[in-house]
Amino acid sequence: MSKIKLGKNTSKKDVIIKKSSALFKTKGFNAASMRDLADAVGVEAPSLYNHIGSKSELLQTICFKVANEFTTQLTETENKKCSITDKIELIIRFHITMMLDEFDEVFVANHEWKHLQEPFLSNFLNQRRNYEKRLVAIIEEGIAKKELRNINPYVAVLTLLSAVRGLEFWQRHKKNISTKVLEDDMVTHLLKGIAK
Amino acid sequence: MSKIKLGKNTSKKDVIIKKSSALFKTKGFNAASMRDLADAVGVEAPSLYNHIGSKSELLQTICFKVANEFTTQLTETENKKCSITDKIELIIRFHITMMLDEFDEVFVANHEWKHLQEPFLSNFLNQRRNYEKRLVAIIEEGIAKKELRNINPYVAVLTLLSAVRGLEFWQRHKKNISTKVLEDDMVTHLLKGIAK
DNA sequence: TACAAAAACTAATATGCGTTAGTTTTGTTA
DNA sequence: TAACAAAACTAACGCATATTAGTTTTTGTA
Repeated sequence: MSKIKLGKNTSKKDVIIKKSSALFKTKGFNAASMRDLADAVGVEAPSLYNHIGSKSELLQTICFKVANEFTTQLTETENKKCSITDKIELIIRFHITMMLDEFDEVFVANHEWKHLQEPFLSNFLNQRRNYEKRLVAIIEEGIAKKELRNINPYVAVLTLLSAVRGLEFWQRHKKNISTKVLEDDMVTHLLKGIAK
Repeated sequence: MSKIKLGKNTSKKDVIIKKSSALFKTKGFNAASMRDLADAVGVEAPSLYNHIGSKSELLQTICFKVANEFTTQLTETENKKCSITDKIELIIRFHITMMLDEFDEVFVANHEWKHLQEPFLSNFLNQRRNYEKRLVAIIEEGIAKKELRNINPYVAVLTLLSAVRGLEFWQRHKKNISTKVLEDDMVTHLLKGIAK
């Protein structure tokens, strides 16, 4: 039997992963049961195991897919020949795009990673730590080149990452403000502040 | 029997709440079992029910204690006679203090509220929405008085709240940077930006 | 149309959960 | 020291969970 289903190049496994992302986001990994997931997919719970190995495996797939996308983009940005300020803007905008386009998956990676089993848990945390270190290096270069204020680079990275992460609360206001305003205002706030 | 135990004005119920905060933070509400909690307290699981009503009640206690503290402080700040910029700085510093002093409780209120049962869930969300609206009002006043840049006030509130919330990741770097540097640099970043 | 693989189904298992019931121990006070 | 209440204990219940085993249905292909 062909692995291509639904005429859309999406296998049933892909559907299960997508549905589980939404479910893990809404109810949390532990509270979301395989029966919930089966209902969402339109199948009995045991049938899921024809396509996936386990519930844990679903979480692993989601978390590492997201982690890899962020890592890949960071490498690209590091290799660009542009100012540090421009690099930071690129990174902020990429985070915003990811939050808006792959919301469920990013949310799960941000909130449910603690339910990963070893060795995946350690792997994931290492990857994230590494990502932050590379961001700190960029900020440090910006300070050295006098492009940026002389503030603690760890604090700056923390502030930047936390701020874009906060977009998970965005859905509430989605209707009133365009993505462009959101992106531009947040970039302005984080680069230039709010005080005149 | 007296309700005052341990010679420190802390009842056994207080101990249970404190331990459950730490446990809910580390393992998540669902993954933390009453048997885990009993172990932490040094007692068998059913004995907990001599002091508390249910597991849900513990989560309610934690979430609303935190929510009330934030609401109280905001009211105080609103009534202060000072510039909008100063008010925002006060709020940022209060959030930072709460994150550092009552980390477990704030973390649980931020992450595990979704496991509250009705009507507590709706109550909690209303209280949080109200808090955000009042922050938006402060930012709007600052823009009207030309104290602040003309950026979307919702975006500004989102950025501010998310940034301070990100302090939950702070523990990792605690040793290297003092609280004072942390507070000052984050206030600077959020008010004046990082770009020179 | 017949075959074979894929994927659905039903039934069942073992485990862990929050919680209750009933009993015993502990500690305070008259 | 007797009495009483608080708080510990053991045992157990009912329920939900992820997952497996075994079987039947569906589906694509020769």
